[in-house]
Amino acid sequence: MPELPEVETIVRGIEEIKNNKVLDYYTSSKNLRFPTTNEYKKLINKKVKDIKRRARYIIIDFEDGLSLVIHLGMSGTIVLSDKFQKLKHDHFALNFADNSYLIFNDPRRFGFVDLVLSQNLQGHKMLVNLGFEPLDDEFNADYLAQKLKNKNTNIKTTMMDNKIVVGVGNIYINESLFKAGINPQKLAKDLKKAEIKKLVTTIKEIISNAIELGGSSINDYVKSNGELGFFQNNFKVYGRQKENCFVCKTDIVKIVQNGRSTFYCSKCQK
DNA sequence: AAGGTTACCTGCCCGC
DNA sequence: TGCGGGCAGGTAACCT
Repeated sequence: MPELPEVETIVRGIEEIKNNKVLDYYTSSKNLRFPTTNEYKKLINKKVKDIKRRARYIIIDFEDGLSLVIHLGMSGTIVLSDKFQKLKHDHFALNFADNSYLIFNDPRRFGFVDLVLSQNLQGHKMLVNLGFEPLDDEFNADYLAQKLKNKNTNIKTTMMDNKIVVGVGNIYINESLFKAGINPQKLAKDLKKAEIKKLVTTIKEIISNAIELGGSSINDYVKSNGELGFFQNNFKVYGRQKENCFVCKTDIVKIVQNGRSTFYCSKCQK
């Protein structure tokens, strides 16, 4: 899926639905991670009040205290379009008064579109227990050092734990550890304070840079206007197994950690 | 109780 | 050309 930069790009790209009124909705016959329901009819004639992001969740607030919590899973995308063709894997759509469509497409259906009362958002089971946003000041070396202390898991998997910091997925943790010069197999508790500081700084840089470039387009991800992101052109290790490290020419290695692919340079990352 | 594995689902790519 | 296996940007329910 989209990691944080991709979700942020989509949130920025659908800003224009604000103040737009819902005329109708569509759901496909297939369930997402949570079943789709006819509850969405409550959105009809409601205007969009706000669009936000928390971690990888997109939150759209409507009039009368209704909110949609949307997650894109591994393969979800949202596009804004002036036509709705009900393409394969289009599983949810809203039709607005200006005749535009917000379309949620998700081949693997790990995503979801959950209608909730806005007042219940804070207690939403997907939103409680989330760690800090990586770009927020609360995500800093002191905080991370506290979290990593006594952590007996490799640093790569640990940093993908949303209870520690949100939105850092498989692409961006691989890239961040490379830039920080840290071996992904190193145990979290063994990182020195200087390394933790470097890692925090690097994650912020990588995520910020990726947002500026509109995220990474690998297979199905596109921005809400259908354009591609460009951070994939900046990958230093992700997907580059057996290719040369740009820094030292050593072959980039691919291993598997907790079921996810890890890419790193054994010379640059200690 | 922390840490590791599996399941959810479809599509694509690779090797045979 | 067809088929099977493995893999994919995530998350949480399960095991141990």
